[in-house]
Amino acid sequence: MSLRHAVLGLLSEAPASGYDLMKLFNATLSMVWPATQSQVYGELGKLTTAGMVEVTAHGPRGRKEYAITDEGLTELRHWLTKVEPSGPQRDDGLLRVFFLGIVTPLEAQTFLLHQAELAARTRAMCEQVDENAQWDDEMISVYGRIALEYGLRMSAAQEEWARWAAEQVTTAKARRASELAHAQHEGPGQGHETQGKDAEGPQGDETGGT
Amino acid sequence: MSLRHAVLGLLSEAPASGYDLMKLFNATLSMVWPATQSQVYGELGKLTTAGMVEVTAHGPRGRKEYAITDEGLTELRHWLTKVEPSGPQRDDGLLRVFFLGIVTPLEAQTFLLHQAELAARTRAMCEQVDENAQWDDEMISVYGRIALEYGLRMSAAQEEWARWAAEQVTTAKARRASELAHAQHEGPGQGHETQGKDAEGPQGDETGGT
DNA sequence: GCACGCATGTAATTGGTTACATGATTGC
DNA sequence: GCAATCATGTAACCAATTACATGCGTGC
Repeated sequence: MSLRHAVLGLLSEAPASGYDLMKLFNATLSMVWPATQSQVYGELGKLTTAGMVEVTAHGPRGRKEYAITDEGLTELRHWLTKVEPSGPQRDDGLLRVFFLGIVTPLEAQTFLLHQAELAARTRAMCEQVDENAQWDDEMISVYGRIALEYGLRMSAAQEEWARWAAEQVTTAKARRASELAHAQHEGPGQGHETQGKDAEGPQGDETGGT
Repeated sequence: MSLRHAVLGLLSEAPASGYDLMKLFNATLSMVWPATQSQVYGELGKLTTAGMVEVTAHGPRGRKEYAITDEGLTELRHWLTKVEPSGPQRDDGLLRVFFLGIVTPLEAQTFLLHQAELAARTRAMCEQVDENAQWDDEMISVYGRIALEYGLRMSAAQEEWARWAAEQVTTAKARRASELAHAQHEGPGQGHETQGKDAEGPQGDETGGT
């Protein structure tokens, strides 16, 4: 239930309307906790009912400015210090890695190098934000800087990993090729290997269907 | 829609029942793409309707063994090579970092060091798996090894980051303390600082939009 | 007066979690 | 006979996404 806490967190810095919050989500939290407009408005309603935020001003065009209440601040502090973070899960890039065995080594490599490229781009983006931001001494920016550093380090590690992984595939491919050449001394069959699953033996029949 | 592909991926290695798949999800994909029993059975139904898997055997206790079809394999390959991975998002640990300004520096540090501890535990787990596994030369294990290495590197980087971050808070705290001491020469007002929002003024009300 | 940005909301659908319900087989 | 494990499914709920609907205010 962290959308709630993201909203409370943003409101803890300054009062804002739903519209403002959407801009903040897109500007600062899009990589960490994306949210849609309908979610934000919905959550503001629920938070108001729960007494964790309240409308503090009405502006033009029906604008409602929300501010966090003491109750909301208590809840936010509780979440920050007492509730165990669950950590990231569901990485559909990594999920693909598990199944790369069913495409050709070349395709697998292409995939991994593409992942490296994406990570590099993310890193570049983080670096640019880092340079453009003015990191003053204020406490508020310390944590922004720390969060950015996370992105920086993770994307760097990801890129390195992906390049390393692509190389692993090369060496594995080479090893298999040499084994194949060696096997051909005994029984040279059809020379070229087609694409397809390379892990054949264990499970009997395959793509044949019924 | 990656649950679908996780199921197809597992079935591409060997036919399995829903029950088997659940064990596989818990054993090998729990960190990457967790799934619940109801999800798995539901997805098997949808995949059957879509013609991507089929029931190939009936066992005791109503057991149904599913196998991937050519259509399913095509879909899996397409997803692996043609569909852009979206990468990880929604890290509720990192989300907390953005709002650490509202708790005391000490609490923030405690949080960060705890994160380091969690990452260290994850890394230890990965290392143990690495040792216990027998990494033979087969292609099939190359990708398992690569995925594990990802976990290894990411948790290591995460731990380092968290320790670094905790230190950043120390230095920021020290700087603020010295500034406070300096300020007291001119105007020693209310001496004790309560916990609470320390970032008050800087941004007026408007944070520029896109 | 018209386009653009501000501003709020609802409805429909999908994806995911938790809990419940049921029953067959195996091993002791 | 009893417990553990195998095995399948449904129902209710919550979280998130997409699409739709509406209207005011400002500046040109």
